[in-house]
Amino acid sequence: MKQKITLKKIAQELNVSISTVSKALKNSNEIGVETRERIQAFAKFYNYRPNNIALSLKHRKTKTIGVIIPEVVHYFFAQVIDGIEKVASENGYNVIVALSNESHEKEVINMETLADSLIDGFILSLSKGTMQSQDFHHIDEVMSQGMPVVLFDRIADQIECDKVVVDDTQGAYQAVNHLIGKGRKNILLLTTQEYITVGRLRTQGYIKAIQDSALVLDNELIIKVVDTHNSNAALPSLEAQIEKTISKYPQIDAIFAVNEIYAAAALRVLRQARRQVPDEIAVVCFTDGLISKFSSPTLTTVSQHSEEIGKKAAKILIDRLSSDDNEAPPKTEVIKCTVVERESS
Amino acid sequence: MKQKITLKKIAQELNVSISTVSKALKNSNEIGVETRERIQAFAKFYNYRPNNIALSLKHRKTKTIGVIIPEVVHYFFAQVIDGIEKVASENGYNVIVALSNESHEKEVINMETLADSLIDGFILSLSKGTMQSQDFHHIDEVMSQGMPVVLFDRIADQIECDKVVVDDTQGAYQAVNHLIGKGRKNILLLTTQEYITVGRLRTQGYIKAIQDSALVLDNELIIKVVDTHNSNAALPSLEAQIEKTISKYPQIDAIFAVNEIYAAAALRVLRQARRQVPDEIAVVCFTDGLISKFSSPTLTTVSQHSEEIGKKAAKILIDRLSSDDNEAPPKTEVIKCTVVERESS
DNA sequence: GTAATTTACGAAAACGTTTGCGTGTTGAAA
DNA sequence: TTTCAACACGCAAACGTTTTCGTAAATTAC
Repeated sequence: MKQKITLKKIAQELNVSISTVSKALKNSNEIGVETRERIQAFAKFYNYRPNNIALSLKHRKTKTIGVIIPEVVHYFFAQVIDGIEKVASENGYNVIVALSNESHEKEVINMETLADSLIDGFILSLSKGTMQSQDFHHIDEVMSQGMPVVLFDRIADQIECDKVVVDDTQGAYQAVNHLIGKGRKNILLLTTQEYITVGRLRTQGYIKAIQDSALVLDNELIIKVVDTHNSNAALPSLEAQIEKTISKYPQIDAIFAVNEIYAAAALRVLRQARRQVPDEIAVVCFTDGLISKFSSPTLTTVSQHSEEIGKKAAKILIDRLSSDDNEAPPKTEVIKCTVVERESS
Repeated sequence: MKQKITLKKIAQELNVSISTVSKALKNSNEIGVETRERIQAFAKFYNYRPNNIALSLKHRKTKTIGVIIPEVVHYFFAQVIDGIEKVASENGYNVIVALSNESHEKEVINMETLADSLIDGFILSLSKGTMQSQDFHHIDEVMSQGMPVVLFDRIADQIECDKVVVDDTQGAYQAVNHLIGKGRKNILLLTTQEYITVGRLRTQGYIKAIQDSALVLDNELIIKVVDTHNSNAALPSLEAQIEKTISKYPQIDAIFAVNEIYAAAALRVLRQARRQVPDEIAVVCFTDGLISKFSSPTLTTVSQHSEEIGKKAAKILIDRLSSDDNEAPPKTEVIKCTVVERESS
């Protein structure tokens, strides 16, 4: 097992001092050409690579970004990571990922561990637990230590930091408008409970679109899915609810779901009820993910440009890390959604 | 901005030496009870937390695992990460994720960066680029420096290290057998090019299942999809190929796809051709992901227990990291697949 | 009252770097 | 010959820890 070579070892072998080696490898002309070349050749031969930990300690920065998300097994988050990683690696940063699994406690622990000098800054999306408890101590704590934080998607207004958000309201508005434009008059909304920010905002977009049109808002056409932490368990009950609603209100000619899963559920119910999509009922949903692309019929969706979100977040963080005036006011970047039209509408 | 508190600062404030502080915080009884309590109280008040970088430098280990995968935007890999992260965090390890984007060069660079003392060990799945070039220098390099490596899914026999593999052949065998058991006689195979290990192995399972049965192998019923690095581009051509084949061979009564995407493509073609699934043609595919769960009809799949793979890989790596005899022979763990039966068969 | 032991702490090296400054040697200018 | 730069290199501090060893002072033993 060949041991890692260090400056010290090179120095010993070559009978020079450590600082000479260090300078020689940096091509400092403080060191004579001959010695310089000798050292460089030796280092190259033994494939010397500086120890990052030592460098981090020295420079008080680690060149790595900490990302905390509720879960990776989620197309949206995976795409965001993808975006973050791209920008990060372009700028010589590493990415360390921690998962909160929607738990506030896990989120806090992760932040604390990473904050112990492992990373230079955070990019995170709040867990459901944190959203519910409204407890942001952990975030204030790291920020007060001068560690920059960028929040994306699931954010909180109380936290004063850079943010990258999706314009959920506008996205939903556009989607519903798209349906209205197609002549749909009775649009069923499948949404989440209020405390899920994105669900709430998308609901607002739905409401606004209805109100801005000639249609009237009917609360009976809004289904708020109860959120169990195990999403599989919620599905059958959701399907039953959809089934009940569409048979009770036969005038429904479109469905807008705030996420793909709900839309997929709707699709199943409609297939079983032998209702044609999109002829009888159109379906549109939020999140342009795998399910929408590969379902039959393919789903018209609202794309949030997730990778873009990741890129933006990383860029903002890195900019802040490399700027000296760290007192620049926090900014909020809004990513506009676009409707991706497919077969279901 | 409140600065991070260090041992040195505590020592200065309290007029004791750094070592005294260090020992006091470790509750060493080398330090008098009174001083100890004074120091602990002070540290607690200022929320002292040791600097991980300094600890890493001291102990020559970082308590973090490097994971390099081709892409996160992939249900399988995301689930593996999930598994890795669970086991890692249970054992006090952090996870740092790097993406190769299927490129050999990126994989090499990532390995080199992470190997520069940022991590204690690797878990990785080879990129397509590496599989094609069969160039494993980078892996041998880190292993020769005594850094343990665990390979999963996309592996290479030439590399002597711990491995966690899916029994692709057995999985495919089971899936095809499942179809045969349902009375299907002419099974179309949608697979990849030879150099993709998983595709090759799954093809072998298909062949073996056919041969072990009363059926005869027909090479005309094997479609090897040309792999473009942009999978979207390959789809239309694939669909056209499927369409041609099923109309040329009307006796086809089942399709086995080596991944979900191919199966989804098949489903589309069948819908357009108005062929009933599963009545006329059954469809089964590898990888139990989102698409299969939410397509209509839902797809019967071969589950590879991806999260289990991640957990196993992490466990093996951590075991090796915490054992002193680092010369234990490499072992290969085989995860059996199981068929998840759904509507499509 | 002296010697041995314990108690309670500090000094310093080590992990692997970077970097400002000090210094001995050389060659050239005066 | 003396004086001074320029050159080429080494010393040492610093980043924040842990840990071994040394040592005063206090306590105990005889």
